[in-house]
Amino acid sequence: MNPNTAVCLLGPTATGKTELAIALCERFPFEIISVDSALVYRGMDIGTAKPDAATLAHTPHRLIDIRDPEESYSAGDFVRDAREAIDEIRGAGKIPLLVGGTMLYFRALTEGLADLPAATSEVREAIEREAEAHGWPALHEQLAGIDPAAAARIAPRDRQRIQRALEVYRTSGRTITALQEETGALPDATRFIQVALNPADRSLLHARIERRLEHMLAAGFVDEVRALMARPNLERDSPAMRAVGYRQYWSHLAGDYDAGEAFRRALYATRQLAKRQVTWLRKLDDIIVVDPLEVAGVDAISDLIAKNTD
RNA sequence: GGCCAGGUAGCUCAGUUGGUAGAGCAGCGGAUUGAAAAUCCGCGUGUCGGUGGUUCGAUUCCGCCCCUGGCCA
Repeated sequence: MNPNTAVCLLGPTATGKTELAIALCERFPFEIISVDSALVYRGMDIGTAKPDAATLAHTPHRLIDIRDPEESYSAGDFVRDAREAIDEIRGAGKIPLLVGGTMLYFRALTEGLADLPAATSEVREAIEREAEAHGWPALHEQLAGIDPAAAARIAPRDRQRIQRALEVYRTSGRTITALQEETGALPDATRFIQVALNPADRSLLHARIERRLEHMLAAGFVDEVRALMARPNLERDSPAMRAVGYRQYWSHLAGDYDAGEAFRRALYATRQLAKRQVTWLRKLDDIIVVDPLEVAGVDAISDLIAKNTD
């Protein structure tokens, strides 16, 4: 296998990526790097379907449990951490197996990120206060005066992107559009073999998602959320608490609605996440698509990987 | 059995002074450059319970029937 190769296993939530990745590690000299914005958090185990401690001890995963839930983690952090992990794995004579469903992280790694300033909580909070006072469309207008190109491609109610564009301008004095054009995006020299687990039948995936949520609840997910709520510096709108399931059960435990409603909302949020992940997959080129709910089988995937890695 | 209230999208409902109907949620499609499990954008998918009548025209008005809930027997 080419030493510059890295194999990627991508796909929507609840398709069995982790299980398959672990099986592949038995057949190839792989070491897993998690590509997942929620698995980075310690103490968020059940609701993220994180592999258990015994599994992690037997088959190590990079980039799991590397942050406390009070902290934030970003695509930029991921690119830096993943590149470092890739180097280390290669240094040990192994091949990186990138596994996950956070497609922005994956794209940032393979296509590069522009050299933009990182977020700062002070600037974000200042923008947040302005939005509360005047509304996001007003800030969108403000952005139009600073960076018309960015305003044109960002919707007037897309608070996250309006905030980011303004934040980049306020912290660097340059517009996000100019910085993105200027720095371009340097692709990684790695040759990525991409395998997508994408079920042809969405309703089967929905059934799996529901079953998995039931199992999470039986495994004590509500207690896990309760424990997170008890952490003094963790809040309902902390980045980690935006994760699917955590957000809905936090609201339930805070008294917003009953357990049945929390279950339904968590279910809907997970399905919607899976749909967005599929949307990313559909536009990736050079990707081997496998239906994990039909053929799959470790043998079939192994053959595919062997065939494509020379 | 009688009276009352309902029966409209997958769900919860609005509405049509008679011209075949629209919201929220769900679902589906798309966007995606340091919070991405985030944040947005777009799309209505329907024997308007059934049947007969009145009418140029009925989901709407009238009769009968069916179903659901409540009250009275």
